[in-house]
Amino acid sequence: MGTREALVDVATVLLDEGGVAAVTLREVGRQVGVSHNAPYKHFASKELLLAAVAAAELERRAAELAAALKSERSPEAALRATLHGYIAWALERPARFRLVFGPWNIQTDELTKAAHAAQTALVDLVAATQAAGALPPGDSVRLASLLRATAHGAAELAAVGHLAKGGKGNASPDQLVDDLLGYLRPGS
Amino acid sequence: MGTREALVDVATVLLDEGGVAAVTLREVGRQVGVSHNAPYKHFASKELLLAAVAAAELERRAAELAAALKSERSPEAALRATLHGYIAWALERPARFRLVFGPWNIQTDELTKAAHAAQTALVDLVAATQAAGALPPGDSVRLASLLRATAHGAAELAAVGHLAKGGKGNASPDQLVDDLLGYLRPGS
DNA sequence: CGGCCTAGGTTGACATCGTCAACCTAGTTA
DNA sequence: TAACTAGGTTGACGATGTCAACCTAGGCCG
Repeated sequence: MGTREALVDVATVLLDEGGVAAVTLREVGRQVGVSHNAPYKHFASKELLLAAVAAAELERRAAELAAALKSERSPEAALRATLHGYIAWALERPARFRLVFGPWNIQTDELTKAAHAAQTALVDLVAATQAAGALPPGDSVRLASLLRATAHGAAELAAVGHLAKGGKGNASPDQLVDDLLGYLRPGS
Repeated sequence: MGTREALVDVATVLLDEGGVAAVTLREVGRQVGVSHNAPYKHFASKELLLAAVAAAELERRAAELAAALKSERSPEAALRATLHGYIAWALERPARFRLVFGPWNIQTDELTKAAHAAQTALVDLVAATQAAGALPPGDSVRLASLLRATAHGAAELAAVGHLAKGGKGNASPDQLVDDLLGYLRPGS
């Protein structure tokens, strides 16, 4: 239970509560029970602390995803669950979601590696679904990018409230993803 | 040429240069040639200044969009151009894009009105494209949301660099949108 | 064993930032 | 003419990120 992990944990809680602006090095130190400036013994800057928070979140998500995949029957169901999980993540932890896809001035190995792993896992899932005939043939990477882009955009627009609300045109991000999967199913 | 407009303009430039963090009320005042605190005579808080910047950007985009629509031949071409324009905006002015879709704690009429107008314009365009037979029938609002979500997500992932890079799987956000339009065209 | 290095922590200081309060001034309005 | 207001100024305050200097316990090497 090192101080470093405690700092990351406290920073994550503060992030959830008040967004990136609420994460202050001094408050993090205070809640961990050390002086202001103690965080500098573990992170050279605030941005690096935030990068550690983002990396931890990505690793957590990758673990959840791997666990979910094991309990799914068909590749198609697994793909759908993955995309829905992505959206649920964005809506339940918007601050973390925003942080992960925020504007990074730095480049930590942890972050790029975690992002690449997530991408690869999704591509494999798409390829399996294609093989099962539930998605059109073609470049799996490109198709995976399309699915991810839609899930990402739907989640973010929903989180900001820019998605059509009320009335019969009501569209939840989950529905949009399902619509897309429906359009993509060969032989509509 | 009121001071208020000058403040918004300077804030926009600073935003482009260094992101939201670079927009400081004092620096804005400095560059306009007034004291720190002069901005408070026009905006009650930094967030309201940023909201004005976002609203101005949305109005500018709406005007461009309206102009582009007039010069397009088919609804389908206009729709494609609109989506590509959306992506180009996100890639050329990422800070403004991020600001507009950022986490707002306030609610200005300007912002919600501008956002609603953009949504309506896109829905009309989608309906026209459906009537022309280049998109499947069904709820236009929902289909418009799907297209917008994909464009939004593709743009943001590309801006952050999370889109598959290099190799044959290379997918630009424009290509992803075109892929989607292709999948959606009835009678593939 | 004694000296040294280092990881991790502390206190203090500094510039900058958002914001509040008090004051001032030119122009408009009653 | 007197009062009011819009817009501007200076000065202050607390919070924050960051730098510098100092301290200290534990491990390592001579």
